Amino acid sequence: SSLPQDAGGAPPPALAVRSSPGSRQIQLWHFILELLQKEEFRHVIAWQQGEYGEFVIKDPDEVARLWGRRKCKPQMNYDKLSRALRYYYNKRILHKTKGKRFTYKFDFSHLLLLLWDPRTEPGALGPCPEPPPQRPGMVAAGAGRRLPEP
DNA sequence: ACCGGAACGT
DNA sequence: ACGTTCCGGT
Repeated sequence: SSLPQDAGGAPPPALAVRSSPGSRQIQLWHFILELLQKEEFRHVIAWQQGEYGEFVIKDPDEVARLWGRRKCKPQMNYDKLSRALRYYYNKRILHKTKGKRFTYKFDFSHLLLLLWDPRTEPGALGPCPEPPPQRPGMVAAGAGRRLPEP
């Protein structure tokens, strides 16, 4: 009962990433997981043993190059890529492992909640999002509803 | 290296 | 919205 090459910080198979769902543009966290899934990029980016969800970018220039190729942004570099990663801090998708160089950690619990929330995946329930029926003189109740923030 | 504001593009 | 580009600060 052994999982052959299951590296330490890897997510459960439930989070196996399908490449670009629908026709929407590739997202960075998605792309990162994509690389992490493949052994061929183990020398570029890999899960960190020990901490669950933690990964280390072994070759920042190469990761940036690959990301730039995917997005057709040849001028991409690690400085810019890392800025995009930093935007994930507020969204609680990622955070930095302080002290450890090029090391970040996924927050899978938040990622799962985000994916579960229908508002995150707009096309998930059908190709045509129904416009809310607007009757004259009728105020749309709960128009400005937000997530119940914890 | 790492951070986060600001302006900008899609 | 989700980055990209640029950059002053730690």
